[in-house]
Amino acid sequence: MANQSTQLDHVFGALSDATRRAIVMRLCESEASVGELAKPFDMALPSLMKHVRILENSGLVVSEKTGRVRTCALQTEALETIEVWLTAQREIWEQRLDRLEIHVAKLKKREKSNAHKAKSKSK
Amino acid sequence: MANQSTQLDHVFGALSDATRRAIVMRLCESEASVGELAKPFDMALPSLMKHVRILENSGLVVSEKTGRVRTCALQTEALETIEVWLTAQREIWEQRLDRLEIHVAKLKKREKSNAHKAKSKSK
DNA sequence: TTTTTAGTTAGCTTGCTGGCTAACAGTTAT
DNA sequence: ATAACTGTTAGCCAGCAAGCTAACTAAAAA
Repeated sequence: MANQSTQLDHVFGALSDATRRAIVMRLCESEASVGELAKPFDMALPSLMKHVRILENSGLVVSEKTGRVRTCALQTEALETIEVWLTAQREIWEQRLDRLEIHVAKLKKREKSNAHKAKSKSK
Repeated sequence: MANQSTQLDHVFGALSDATRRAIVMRLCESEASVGELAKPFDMALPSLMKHVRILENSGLVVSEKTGRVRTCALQTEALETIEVWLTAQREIWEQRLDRLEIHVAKLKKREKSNAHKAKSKSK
C-alpha cells in the first residue's frame, strides 16, 4: 500500500518539471536516443541524463542500450496510474457535488426568507 | 507560455507528495479546517501548514480565515489542468500508435521473409 | 480578564534537485 | 590503431523540500 503511494510520488514528481514533461511529450511522438533528447534543451548531457534517470525511476520511460546508443521510450502505463488516481478523486468530488447541489438549493431558499430581516439591518 | 508550464509544475509537484494527496482526497469529501486536516497525519501543525501552503500555491486549494479558523477547500479547476495535459499527451501517443500498428504489420511481414536467411545463420 | 484554542512566524536540520565541468569508457568509423 | 562519437561517472554547488521546536498572535471560552 505504501508502494502504490511511492509510485504516484515518483510519477507526479517526474512530471513536475518542465524539462521532463517536454521529454515525455517528445517520446509520445517517437522513441529517441539520449543525444536526440538532449538537442532541443541546451543543457549539458549529464544534466539531461539525470532527468532521464528520474523518468525511468518513475516508470514513465524505459531505455535500452544498443552499442553506444541508449534508446528511450515512453511507458504509458505509468501515465495511466495517475489518470486512475485523478478519476478516483473526481468521482468522490462529483458525488459530493451531487449532495451539495441539494444542499445549496436549500440554502437559497433560506436566503430568500432571511432577506426580509436583512433589510432592517441596512446601516 | 512559461506561465502555463509553471502552473503544471506546481500542480504536479503538489501531488507528488503522499501527505498532500491525502489532503486533496480529504478535501474532495468536504471542506475542512487546518486543524481537522492535521489530525489524521501525526505531524506538527507548522509542517502541515507548509503542505497547505504548497497546495494553495498550486491552485489546488483555496482557504479563507474566519475568526481563528482557516477553512480549506478544493479547487478542482487545477486538477482539470493536469487532466487536460494528460489527455493531450494520450492523443499524440495514440495517433502514433495508429501509425505504428501499420508499421508493425509491415515488420511482421518482413520478419517472415527474413526467416529463411536466419536458418542458414544458426551456429 | 485570564485561559484555551487555532493558527502563524521564525529559525534550524537533513537531504534531495537541477544544474555545471572534467575525466573516463565503450563503440564505431578511418 | 587512432580518432571521433555517445554515454556515463564523479564531484561540486546553490537552492528548495519536509520535517522539527519554540515562541508569538488573535479569537473564543470560562
